[in-house]
Amino acid sequence: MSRPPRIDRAAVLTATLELADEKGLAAVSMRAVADRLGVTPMALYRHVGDKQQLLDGLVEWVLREVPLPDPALPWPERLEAMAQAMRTTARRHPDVFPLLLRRPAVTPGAARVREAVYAALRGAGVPEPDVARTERMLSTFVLGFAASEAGGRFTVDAAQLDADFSWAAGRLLGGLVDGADRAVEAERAG
Amino acid sequence: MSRPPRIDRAAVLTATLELADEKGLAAVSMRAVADRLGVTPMALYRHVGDKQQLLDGLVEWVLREVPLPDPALPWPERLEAMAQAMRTTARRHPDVFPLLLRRPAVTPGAARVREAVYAALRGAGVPEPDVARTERMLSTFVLGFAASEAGGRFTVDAAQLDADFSWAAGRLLGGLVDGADRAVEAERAG
DNA sequence: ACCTGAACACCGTTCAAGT
DNA sequence: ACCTGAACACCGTTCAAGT
Repeated sequence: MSRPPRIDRAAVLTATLELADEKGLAAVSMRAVADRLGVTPMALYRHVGDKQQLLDGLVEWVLREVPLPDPALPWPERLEAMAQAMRTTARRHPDVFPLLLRRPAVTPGAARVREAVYAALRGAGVPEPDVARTERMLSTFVLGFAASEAGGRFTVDAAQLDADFSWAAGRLLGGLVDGADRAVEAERAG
Repeated sequence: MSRPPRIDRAAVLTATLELADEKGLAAVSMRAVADRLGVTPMALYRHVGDKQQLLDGLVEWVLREVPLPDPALPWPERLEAMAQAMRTTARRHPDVFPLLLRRPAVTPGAARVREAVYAALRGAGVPEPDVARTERMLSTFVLGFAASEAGGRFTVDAAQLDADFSWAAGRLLGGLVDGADRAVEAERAG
């Protein structure tokens, strides 16, 4: 007869993420995760495959945690909110975040964020043939920036980094943001 | 009495890089590196400290391998050459390269590349107060792009990626490259 | 269906010892 | 000064067994 499961996939991923945040990625072992859950290491295999799949699942788990902005907001605010959300996620999970750069962006979690960026770029009037490319380069920059920031590569202060980020994002968007800011203000003015 | 060393730091780093390239970063263990050198694992500690320092040294070792362009070349060609060199290095060492995003950019190897970019940006007429920031954002993008490309995050073909890269780099440079290309051609035309 | 126990081939690192 | 051997507390994973 079957008996009720003591752990499930979500519990394993939650425990793994806590461990990675508290003690670093190097401390993430099947045995340490199992310890935290109060089971033997072998109990994990049924739920997450093996260690590589555990790490793959962890990346997806982190990506799903990134909040998406209200689609009713003006597109510059949506882009800004998503970029800041990625930076916040990177700072919250500095050891796990860089793994994002090592996985094909084809998972549901990656597609979820990408589609929201597509919508904002279309709202900005980016021509359809340019939408995918603009998203690829923007997300590459945001991932690289967030990973660098969380990993401690930058040696300037936080205010300088905020200014750098806006400056670079504005350039990648080719002046769209400045134009749109004016458009949004014009709307508000009536 | 002392006896002649059988291995040195360079030999350890070379063996480590070969191992990482052939079998991945997960295969890099003190024991496996020692095996490849024909010594016991404990012999490595004198030369590279411990495993964390071995990995730190490995990143620096890879960075020193990036070729710098002839300073006599026009600046757009120098920037282009350095960017392509970073992509080549990333593809050659896909497992080691992402570690660059997790280390402060204060090592000699990082400074070496940075100074060459500074010189090119000054040659391009970037105002002095903007030079450091432009370099930070450009290198963040190039690192993120190269790591993504080498790590398999992109799912488009190589020609598309080349086009994407030029497009984004041109935008980050704020039209400097297009202007300079014309300037260089005008010079050549006499 | 879900978890355990024992086992195997690995790890990083310390410490005392050899030359 | 440089390397070794033995030892300790870890790894990931398989396999057969228990409920």
